[in-house]
Amino acid sequence: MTTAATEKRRVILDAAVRVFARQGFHTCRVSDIADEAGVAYGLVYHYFSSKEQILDTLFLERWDVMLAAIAEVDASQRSPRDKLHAIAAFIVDSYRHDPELMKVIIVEVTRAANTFGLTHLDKIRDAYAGIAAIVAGAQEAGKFRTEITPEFAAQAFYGSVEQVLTGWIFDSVPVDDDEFELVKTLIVDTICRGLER
Amino acid sequence: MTTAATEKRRVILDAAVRVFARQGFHTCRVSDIADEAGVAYGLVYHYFSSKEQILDTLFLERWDVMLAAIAEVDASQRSPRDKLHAIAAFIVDSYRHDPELMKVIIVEVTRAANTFGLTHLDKIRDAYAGIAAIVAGAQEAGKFRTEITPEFAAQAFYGSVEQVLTGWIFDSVPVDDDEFELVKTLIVDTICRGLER
Amino acid sequence: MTTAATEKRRVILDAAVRVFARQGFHTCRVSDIADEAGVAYGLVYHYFSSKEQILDTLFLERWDVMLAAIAEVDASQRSPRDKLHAIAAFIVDSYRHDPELMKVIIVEVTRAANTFGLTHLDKIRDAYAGIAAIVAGAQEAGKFRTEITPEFAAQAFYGSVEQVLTGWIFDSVPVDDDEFELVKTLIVDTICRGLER
Amino acid sequence: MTTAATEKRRVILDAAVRVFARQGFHTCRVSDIADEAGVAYGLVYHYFSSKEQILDTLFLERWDVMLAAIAEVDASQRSPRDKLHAIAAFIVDSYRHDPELMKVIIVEVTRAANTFGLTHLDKIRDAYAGIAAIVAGAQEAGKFRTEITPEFAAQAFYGSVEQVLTGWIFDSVPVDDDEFELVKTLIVDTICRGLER
DNA sequence: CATGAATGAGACTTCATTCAT
DNA sequence: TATGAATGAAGTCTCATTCAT
Repeated sequence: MTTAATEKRRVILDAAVRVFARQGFHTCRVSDIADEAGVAYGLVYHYFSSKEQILDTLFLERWDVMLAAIAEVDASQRSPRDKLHAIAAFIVDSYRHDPELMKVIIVEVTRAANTFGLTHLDKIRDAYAGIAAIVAGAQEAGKFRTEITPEFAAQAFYGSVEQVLTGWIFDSVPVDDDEFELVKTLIVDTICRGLER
Repeated sequence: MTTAATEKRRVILDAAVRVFARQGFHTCRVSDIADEAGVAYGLVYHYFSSKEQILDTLFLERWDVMLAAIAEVDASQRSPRDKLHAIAAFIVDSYRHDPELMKVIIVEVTRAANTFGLTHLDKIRDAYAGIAAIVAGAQEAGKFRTEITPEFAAQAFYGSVEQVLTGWIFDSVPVDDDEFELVKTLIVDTICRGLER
Repeated sequence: MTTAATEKRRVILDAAVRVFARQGFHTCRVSDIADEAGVAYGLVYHYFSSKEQILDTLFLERWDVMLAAIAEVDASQRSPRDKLHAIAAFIVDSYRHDPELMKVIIVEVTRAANTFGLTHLDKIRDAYAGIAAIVAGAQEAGKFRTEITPEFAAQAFYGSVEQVLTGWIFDSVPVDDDEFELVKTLIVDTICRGLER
Repeated sequence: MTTAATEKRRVILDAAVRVFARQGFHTCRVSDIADEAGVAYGLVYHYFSSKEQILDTLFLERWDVMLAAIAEVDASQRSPRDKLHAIAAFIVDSYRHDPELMKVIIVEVTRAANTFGLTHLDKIRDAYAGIAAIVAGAQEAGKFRTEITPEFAAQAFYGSVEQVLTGWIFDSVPVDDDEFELVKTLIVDTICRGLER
C-alpha cells in the first residue's frame, strides 16, 4: 500500500464525514461521497466494500481512541471528579476538533441504535462500562453515594454529555474557548454533586 | 367517517409502531406495515399520504400529550424537585405503558435528528423549554443554583432520562414496579442534588 | 389471481422468450424484456424474483411437458423404434411449434450446463433416463443389442437430435412439412439400425 | 519476444482454462484469471486485448489442431469406418488429455452458440464439413446408404460424440483406458451400422 | 514487463406511490 | 373502503478496461 493509495482512502473517508454530516447516512448516495472526494464512483468500492463499511470505519477509528482515553483515565491517579472531568473534556474536545465527525458518530451510530448501533452495541457498552468502573471505584473509596448503581450513574453521565452535544449539533455551538471549558465544568459539577456523598 | 373507518386507521398506526420498532423506519417497507395490519398496502395510502406521515402522526400524537403534561406540571403548585419527578415519571411511565411506541419516538425521531428530527425540532425544543422553565422558576425562588443556565440544566436532565430509556430499549428493562419507581427517584435525586443550592 | 393478472405474467414470459432467443440470456437486460413486453420495468419483478427465475420458469414449463411425453411414450404399447420415433417427433415438433422457445431451452439451459444447466441437471437427466428406459426395455425384449448400455444409447440418441436442432437454430431450418418428417425418420432410422440386433 | 514473455502468456492462458472451466466465462472476472495465474490483472491486458480474446485464443488453438486432424484423416487411405473412428478417437483423447480445456471449448464456445459460438460458427462448420466429406466419400464408394445426406450424418455423428463428452463433464468420466477405448468403438459402431448399407 | 489504482458505464433490484377496478 | 397490479425513478454495487508509475 503506497502512500498515494492510502491518501485516497483517507480522502474518501474525510469526504464521507462531510456528506454524512450534511445529508445523513440514509439520505446520501455513494456517488455523493465520490463527488465530494473528487474521485470516481468505483474507487469508493475499491477501498470499501459498502457504504455501511465506510460508516463502520469512521466510527471505529474514533471510538477506539475514546475507549483508550477512558481506560487511561480510569487507570490514572486522580480523584473521581477529575476522572469524569477528563472524560467529559475528551468528548467535548473531540467535538471541538471535528464537529462533523462527532455529529456522524452520535447521530448515525450511537443514537441510531436500531440500525447501525446494534452492530456496535458492544463497543458502545464498553464506553459505559469504563465510566461505570470509575464510579464504582469512587463508591468503594467512600467518595460517591452507593444508592445509585455505577451502571446507572454512567448512563446518566454519558447521556447528559451526549445530549449537550446533540444540542450543539442542532441548535448552536459555544463560540469561544471559555464557554467550552465552562460546559465541561458544569456537567461534571452537576453530576458529581448528585453522586457525591 | 364511520367507526369502522377510524378503526382501520388505528390498526394501521398500531401496526406501524410494531414494524418501526422491530425493523426501523428506513429498513421497513410500506407493505410490511400493511402486512402487519392485515390490510392491502393501497389502503395505507387511503389514510396517510406517505410512510413518513405515519411516523409524524405517531410522534405528534404522543409528544403533544407530553407537552401538555409538562405544561400542567409547570403550572402546578409543587416544589421544583416534585415537578421534575413528575416529568421523569411521565416519561418512564410512557415507556412502561407502550415501550414499542417510545422506542420509535426516541430512536426514529428524537435521536434521529438528522432525518426526521429536523421536521419536529421545534416541538422537541418545546419540551426542553418546558423543563427549563421549571428550572428557571426554581432559580428565581432561590432553590436552584444559578451557575448553570436553565436551558443547560434541562438538556442534562432530559438527556439522562432518555439515555436510561435507551439503555432499556437495547439492553434490559426493569422487571418490577419497584425498580421503575426507584429509577425515577434516582434520576431526579441525582440531578436535583446537582442543581440545588 | 385474476385473469388480467395472469395474462400480464404470460406476456412477460413470452417477451422473455423472444429477447432471450435474440440476444441471449447474459447479454440482455431486464429492461429489454420489459420493453419487449410493453410493461414497466418493475412489473417484471412483481411477477418474478429475478431474471434467472424467468428462464427457470420457461425451462420448467416446457421440460415438464417433455418429461410427461417421454413417460407416456415409455408406458405405451409400441415397438422400441416407434417409441424413439415418437420422442424424436415430440422434440422436433416442439421446435416447429415454437423455435424461439426451443432455442432458449437448448442454448441457454440444456447446453449451457455450466451456468444454469447445473440448476436443472436432475431434470435434464430425467429425460435421458426416460429414453434409456426405452432402450433397456428393447434390450430385454431381445430387440436391441446389449453391447451398448442404455444410458450410452440415450446420450447418443438425444445428442443427435439436439445437434440437429442446433444446426437449424444457427444454420437453416427445413422449409416444408415433408422435410421435417423425413428428418424424424432419418434420425430414428440411423440410430435404431445402430442399436438393433 | 523472450522466452519469459511467452511463458507468462502461456501461464495466463492455462489459468484461464481452469477458471473458465470452474466458474464459467460469464461468471468469472478477469481478476480471477489473474489471481489464478499469479499475476496482476493489468498484465492480462498486456497479452490480450479483452477477456473474450482469451477465450477466442483457447478455442482457436485447439480447434485448428482438430481441423488439421480431420483433414489428415480424410486424406488418408482408410475405410470410412476407420476414418470416423480416428476422428472420434481424436476428440475423446483430447478430452482425456485436457478435460478442462475441452469443457471450456464445448460449454463456452461450441454449445454456447448464441454468444461466442456465432463468432466461430464458420470454424465450427468446417469440422462438420470435414466429417460430412468422409461420409460423402463413403456414399460415393457405395459403402454408406444414400438416403441420409452427408451433412445430416455429420451432425448426428458429431452430436453423439459431443453429448457423450458433455455427460462426462457433468456426470462421471470413465475411469480406465479400456472404458475410453470401448466408448470410441461403441459410438462409431452404432453410428456406422446406422449409416452403412 | 509488471503493477494495481483509478475510471465510469451499466446491470440488477427495490419500493414508495398511483390508479383502475 | 379496499385491493394489489402497475409504474418508474433511484440506488447500490460490479467489473472490464485504462493508464500512470
